[in-house]
Amino acid sequence: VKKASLKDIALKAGVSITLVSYVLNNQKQDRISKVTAEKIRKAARQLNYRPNQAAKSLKTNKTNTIGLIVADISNPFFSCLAKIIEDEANKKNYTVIFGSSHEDADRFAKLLDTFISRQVDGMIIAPPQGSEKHIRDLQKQKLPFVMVDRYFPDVVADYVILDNKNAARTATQHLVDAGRKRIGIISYKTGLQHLNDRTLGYKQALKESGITFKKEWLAQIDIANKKEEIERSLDAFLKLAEPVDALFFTSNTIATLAVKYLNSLSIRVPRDLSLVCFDETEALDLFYAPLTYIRQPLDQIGENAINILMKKMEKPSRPLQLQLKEELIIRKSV
Amino acid sequence: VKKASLKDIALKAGVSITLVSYVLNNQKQDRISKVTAEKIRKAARQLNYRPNQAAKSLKTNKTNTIGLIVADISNPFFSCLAKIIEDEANKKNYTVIFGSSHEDADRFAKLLDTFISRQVDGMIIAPPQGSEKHIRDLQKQKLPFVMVDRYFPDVVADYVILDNKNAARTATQHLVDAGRKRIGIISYKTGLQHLNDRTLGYKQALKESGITFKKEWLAQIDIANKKEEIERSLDAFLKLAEPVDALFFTSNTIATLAVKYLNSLSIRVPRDLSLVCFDETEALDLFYAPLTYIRQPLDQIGENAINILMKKMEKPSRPLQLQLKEELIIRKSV
DNA sequence: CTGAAAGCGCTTACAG
DNA sequence: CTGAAAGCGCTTACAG
Repeated sequence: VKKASLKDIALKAGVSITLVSYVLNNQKQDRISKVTAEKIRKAARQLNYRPNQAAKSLKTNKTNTIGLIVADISNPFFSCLAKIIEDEANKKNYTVIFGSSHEDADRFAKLLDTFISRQVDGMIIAPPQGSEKHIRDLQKQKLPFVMVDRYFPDVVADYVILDNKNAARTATQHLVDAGRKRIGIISYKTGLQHLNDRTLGYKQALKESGITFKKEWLAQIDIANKKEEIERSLDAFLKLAEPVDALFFTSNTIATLAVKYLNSLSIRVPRDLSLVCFDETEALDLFYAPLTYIRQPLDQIGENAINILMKKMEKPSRPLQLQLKEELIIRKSV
Repeated sequence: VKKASLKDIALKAGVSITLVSYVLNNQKQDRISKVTAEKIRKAARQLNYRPNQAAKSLKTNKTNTIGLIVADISNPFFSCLAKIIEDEANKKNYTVIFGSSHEDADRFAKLLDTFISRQVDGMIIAPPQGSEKHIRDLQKQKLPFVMVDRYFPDVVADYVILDNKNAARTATQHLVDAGRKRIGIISYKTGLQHLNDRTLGYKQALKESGITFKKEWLAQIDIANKKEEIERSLDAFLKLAEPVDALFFTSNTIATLAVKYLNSLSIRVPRDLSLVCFDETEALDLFYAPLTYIRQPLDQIGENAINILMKKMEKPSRPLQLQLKEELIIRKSV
């Protein structure tokens, strides 16, 4: 079945295409007779008209589409963010197309290309490690975009992220306040600055509390081999001459794997070991000592990202960089 | 900055637009001279050319886009499905646009309209309760689509779902096999057939085992008020003259809430109560008795949905209806 | 091996 | 209050 076009409606209503376009877009309302307008609307209804967005875009150079690139849509952090972004975008009459980079810079670049071809009006992106170049290319194209969750220290661009350093500092300080003296940290071995900021915040907290950081307290694990490396680091932490008495996990994935292992070792939390982690995860809700964790204000990240993007699409402006505050959710693991 | 068009490339390379189009689309390769082709490719590269998908679509009536409508992208079930669909679609050079219906038929209808306007080539949808009418309208439009997770008994259309009745039967049978005699079930009060099929499967299993179903074993809760109603049903189950000795939860959300409550009542699992639930949830991993559950083959659902859709987009065919088999993951709750 | 031209379905400046 | 016409960036049948 051929879809109805403006022409079909014009023919049926016995008016010009121009008029049909105006009426269906609610333009020039004051100078179109009510009768004609009603006639057009009726014809459109009868023909079950749906505007052809491709034609519209070609003419107006606007698609009312925003592209969203996350690391992995099946990760709750990103799927929750996607939901917020989708809801906000829909309210503003935008549609979202999405893609997962799988933390791979090449796939990321490909997604950027696809989205540009599709003439998205703007993008919200969580760039993977090593994609600075692509971000810079994107800037040259003058296509508005806002980064979320991540940033590159030496790329001046819009972003909305957590103040990761401060969040990690808060988490660590909480362990210090509970009287812990030997605080270990497990984080990823990565070039992503927002993750490394967490280690920096941890070190800062120790320093501020007069605790001398020892390098054997820091485990930087390979993400490709996380389970094994987490277990190995935990073993190492516990076998120290002076074993750690608290641990800070810089991601919920690390926390979940670590807690499972500690559980199997019958380590008592928080008696033997106090724990704090980054990000929520249902996985820890039914653990006997639910983990105290750093909560990221996902809704604020999403809303700010959309709002900044909308403003930039309206009219280019100097980069806005937002670092939001964490919330420490205190439960029973400290 | 104005983006480069075929015309710009043609001008720069000193050839016709026709030739540029052929070369960049790798068409008629045998009758274009290597030299010209290379000249064109070089110009395209220099101008940083990206095809305008809107123009392409307008002309070819194909967008290489598929629409995905789920109930809620932040629900792990759907975000995992979305990931699979996105990956498969990308491989086949399709882009995915998505929307969440929030289980609301009106929002669902609006998303359908948007996607139709955007000329998607096909859709994968998880329709909400009460959307039969919209599905029928969609069929009239001849736009290929495949339903996932849900179906309507009296709508003949393509779908890929779990064989829910059989899955529930398996789950219930497992409890019977463990010697349980009074098996309760908590499910949603809903018009969605795939959920009601789970209750049917439960009843069938009881019947097959010679156990007479009692209506006080069935709790149908209101999704809007689930926490309270789950707790109330559990109280009721336990206060029966002959309390239930096993429970079947027809969703992971129900299971998580129920287990939290049972935990607070110090009910011992599986000693006092054996539990089985539908769908995985990390939330139960660290519970002392991880729940035995029905696993849906998400990857198969996603892959089949895409494959069926691709075939239908190629050429219309009679509806294909796939009911996939569950997997019972046995853990410690029975 | 190459190119001129029509047309996809819209929007909108312009003329009346 | 209404309409004819140009043009957005492509594809492709046709002619040479």
